Amino acid sequence: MNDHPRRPTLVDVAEHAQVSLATVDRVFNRRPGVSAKTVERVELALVKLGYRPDPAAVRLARGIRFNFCFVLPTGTNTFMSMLAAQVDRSLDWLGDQSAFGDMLRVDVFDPIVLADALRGLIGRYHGVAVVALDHPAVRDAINALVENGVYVVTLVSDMPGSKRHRFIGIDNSAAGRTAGTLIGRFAGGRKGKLGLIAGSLSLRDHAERLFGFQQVIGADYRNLAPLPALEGNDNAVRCKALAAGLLADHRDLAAIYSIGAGNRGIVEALEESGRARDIIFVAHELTEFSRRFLLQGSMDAVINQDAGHEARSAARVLLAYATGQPMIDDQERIRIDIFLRDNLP
Amino acid sequence: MNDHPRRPTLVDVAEHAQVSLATVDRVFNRRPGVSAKTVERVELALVKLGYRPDPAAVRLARGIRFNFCFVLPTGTNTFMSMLAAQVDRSLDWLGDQSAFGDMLRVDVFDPIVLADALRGLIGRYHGVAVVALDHPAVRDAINALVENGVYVVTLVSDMPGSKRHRFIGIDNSAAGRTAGTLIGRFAGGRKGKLGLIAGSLSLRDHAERLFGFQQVIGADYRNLAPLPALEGNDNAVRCKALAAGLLADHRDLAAIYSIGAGNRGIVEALEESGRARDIIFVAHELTEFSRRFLLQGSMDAVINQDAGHEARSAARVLLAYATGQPMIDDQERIRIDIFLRDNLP
DNA sequence: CTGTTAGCGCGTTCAG
DNA sequence: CTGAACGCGCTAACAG
Repeated sequence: MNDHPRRPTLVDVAEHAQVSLATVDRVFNRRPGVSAKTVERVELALVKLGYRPDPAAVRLARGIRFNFCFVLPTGTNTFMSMLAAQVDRSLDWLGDQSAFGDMLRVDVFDPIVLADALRGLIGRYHGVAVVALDHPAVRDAINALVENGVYVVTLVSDMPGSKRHRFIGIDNSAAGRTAGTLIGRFAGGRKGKLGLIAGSLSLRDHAERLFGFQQVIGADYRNLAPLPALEGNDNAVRCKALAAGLLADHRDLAAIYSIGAGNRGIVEALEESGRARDIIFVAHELTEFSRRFLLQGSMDAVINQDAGHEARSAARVLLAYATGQPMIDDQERIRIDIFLRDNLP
Repeated sequence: MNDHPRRPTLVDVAEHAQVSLATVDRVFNRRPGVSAKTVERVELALVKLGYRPDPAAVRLARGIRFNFCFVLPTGTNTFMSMLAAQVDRSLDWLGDQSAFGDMLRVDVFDPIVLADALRGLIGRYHGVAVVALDHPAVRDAINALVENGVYVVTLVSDMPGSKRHRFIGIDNSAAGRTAGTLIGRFAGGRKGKLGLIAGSLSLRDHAERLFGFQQVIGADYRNLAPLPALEGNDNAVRCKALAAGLLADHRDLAAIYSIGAGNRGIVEALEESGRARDIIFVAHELTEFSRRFLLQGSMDAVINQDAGHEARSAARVLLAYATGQPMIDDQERIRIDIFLRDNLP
């Protein structure tokens, strides 16, 4: 079992280069105070032995603990609850990585409150992951954090134009295009109207999804005519009323695209109309509800972003920034999942 | 930045319980030689302080290095090359986790060679990840590994009925069902024939995909009539000939489902027939080619398993088994991805 | 400019 | 049955 070579340590390199351990450390960590020729000799040994630091030992020796904070909205929609649950799990994963995490839930609909909360984090955390709200005050707060040396990632909802280090979430206009293609293809050339129900069009992600959707329908599916987008405030009751209205007003309704939350209401309206199996229904986010709707056939496809993946990714990325370690970009890319009844996880 | 509580160490617990560090260690690691009352006192302190071991320190102190081996087929199809590349990256990730990995490429089409290669790994590795081939000799070899204390995970292709600890890959019959639903829905009620091109029907995963596909079409899309499945040996040239044959023989061909590899050939045949835009084409695995075909419209959907995810997952799972650490099941579940032109990563 | 040394938190002897 | 002491690979003071 042990015919595999032991990985070289700093001591091995030191011996090989005829210097002390500390000198090798200085060279490897590019610290000053070493003569040019010594540097050269050590670097030679370093590459010759193929030295790579043992991260466990590094963390142990450094002994610093990083503190991170996740800022999520207080809202109670299912997706945000799932995200919060997943963030909780990431938090205690962080606990095992000589790090520490807190979760803060603030009213995201009040930008000033959010901005103040963010500013209050300065000096207390090495990194912050925040579900951003598109508002100048929030952007300024994010920039203030960054300028004070805090690593900031936006989660789920981005804040372009800010100095955030990275966005962890999906491209919402691509998600909207995906919804458009699914509905367009599922319609199979049939003529008809398209009902669009968003949470709020002043939410950047909803607006982007709508944009992508209309782009595809306009370009490739002229047989389908999108109706003006309605706003259901991510509320099931309100969404149900809107959907019922669409169903009553348009005998030729071919599909409904739900851009935000409140899908339970839409399904109720569909079922009550008796047209649930005829009308294509595509929505976002895989929850216990949308899963059931897919299985029972009242929903045709779900476009999803994996909350668990996003939460873990945020934790990994913040830790990587803080420790200066490289990250696996591939692994941190959040995909736009498409779920049908058949490929549910 | 440091108003966060330092996590308790064994020393803290020892002080709290009025015993020595060594005793706490014995209790925590359930080693014998501690009186009942001492055990009790220590355990109380343990939970009271909420002790959790520092994994970095544990690994450092133990100093064991785990050796793992990835066994992949020598074949040169694009997916396996991608997998190999991703395994390479996982290998050097393992290098950072006080572990060590090798990759072995063997001719998977010769079960005896594979079985012998696997047997040769006994005693040399703590864990093995293998792209299995469905054959009794291989099953026996896997069982022999397990019986000799080696952790075994099957990768991409499972070996049910063996003692392997875990399978890392997708449910292929669900993948087949997904293909069926996509084609069924994209056809939009149109009548027509379905062309099926597999690599080899004696490959378990291809057979399962076919099964799932036919199940869905038979149940939900009676307007579509599957033709007998053809075998293209994952070879582009042969696949092209088969596809050309299908196109020539069936004016009412509605779709082609490519179960295995060789998609380049199929696209060529489709393009040359001039019917590429009319005929629905669904295939497996996102490669540089299928990506291009999606974008240019000759392919309509790709059903994918993420090779990078699989390679990383195998490494994480083997390490978790070896160290006895818990794994995040959620994270290790390989999804059946659906990619359209619009949601390409 | 370079070397010595004391830990980091834990596992593991080896005495008592 | 229990405790003291050393070492894993590395960082960070502190000497020289």
